[in-house]
Amino acid sequence: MRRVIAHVDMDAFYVSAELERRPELRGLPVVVAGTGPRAVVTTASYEARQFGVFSATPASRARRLCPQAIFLPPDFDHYRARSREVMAVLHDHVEHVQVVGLDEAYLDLTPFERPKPAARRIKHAVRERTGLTCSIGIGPNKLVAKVASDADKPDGFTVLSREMACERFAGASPGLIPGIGPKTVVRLELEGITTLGALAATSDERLAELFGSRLGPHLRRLACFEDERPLELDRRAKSESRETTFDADIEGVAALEPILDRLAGELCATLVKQNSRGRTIGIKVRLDDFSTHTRARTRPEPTNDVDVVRAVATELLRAFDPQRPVRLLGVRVAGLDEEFEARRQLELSV
DNA sequence: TCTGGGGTCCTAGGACCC
DNA sequence: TCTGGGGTCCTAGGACCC
Repeated sequence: MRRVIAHVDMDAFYVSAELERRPELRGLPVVVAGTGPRAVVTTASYEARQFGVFSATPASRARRLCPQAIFLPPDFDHYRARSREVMAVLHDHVEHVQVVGLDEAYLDLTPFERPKPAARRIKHAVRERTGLTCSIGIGPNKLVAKVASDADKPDGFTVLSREMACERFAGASPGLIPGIGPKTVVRLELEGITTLGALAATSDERLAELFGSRLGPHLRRLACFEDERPLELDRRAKSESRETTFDADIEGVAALEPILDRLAGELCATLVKQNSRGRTIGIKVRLDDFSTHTRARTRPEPTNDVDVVRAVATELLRAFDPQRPVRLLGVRVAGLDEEFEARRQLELSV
């Protein structure tokens, strides 16, 4: 089935949402970042990016790189509200929309006789109704659309066929592809594969030896911009978690338990509000050496009872008994969609 | 320069069952 | 005396994404 997919990517979304409330900051380097000593940058304005400040840059480093930048604490309630406005515009124009996070969405433009003008109209409508700009990429699948939307930011509009994408990015690093991360880039480099063109030209047999029978050939297909994934229109969360990184490491289970209680309380309050329950309760512990450890236990029946979640999480923490200072503690409930999935399977079977 | 918070998916190994 | 093969569930770790 020949498809036309668009990827809509809001430009520096959190910063743009802040600038609407603080227009006097337009044109300045603005950084949305947490305030603690271990905070990282959530979003940087394009002015700040010129100083080498990007998402995930430690805030301390960002301050050094760009001391004149305006630092704003994140206000996710505001970003969520603005995101709903943006997504409403998209839904007004297109039947099939896959929302990805607060600032991205895939659109199925296949039904449009003239998809490009339709996408132009959507781009203008987003700006009219929200005051925010986005970049749009159009292609035959999600991968091409996504890479195209990134190719001409901000306020971009890029249309690519699969062949054009292959040609245009043949000399680019494999890390350009979403799904090929830093670890894989290094492993490819060690094999002398430094470009997408080289990856596309590597045999499945060789890649399977290096990366396994599934991931190996998958990497080559990505490099060829082959992607048959459908849009996922009604995704349900499978897990929900709360975690916190301490300003200074904490030692000993006794000092950690009150924090675990608080996290479990916040998590269960959300689950109860959503009326969702899960069977698997887990903890996450990051030590001072940045090693991350998880422990989990699955129960016969799903729960969102704070007493149950607290009790299980505490047991798991006591059993793990970290022997080094702890920098992060988290609680998680998973298997949230099992009841929903079971019902869906049942409906399919009748 | 040390590295957030909230997620998803994959893999590998062990338990257990038929 | 030596040791099947498949399937499912569960745990832990890791890569990756926004």
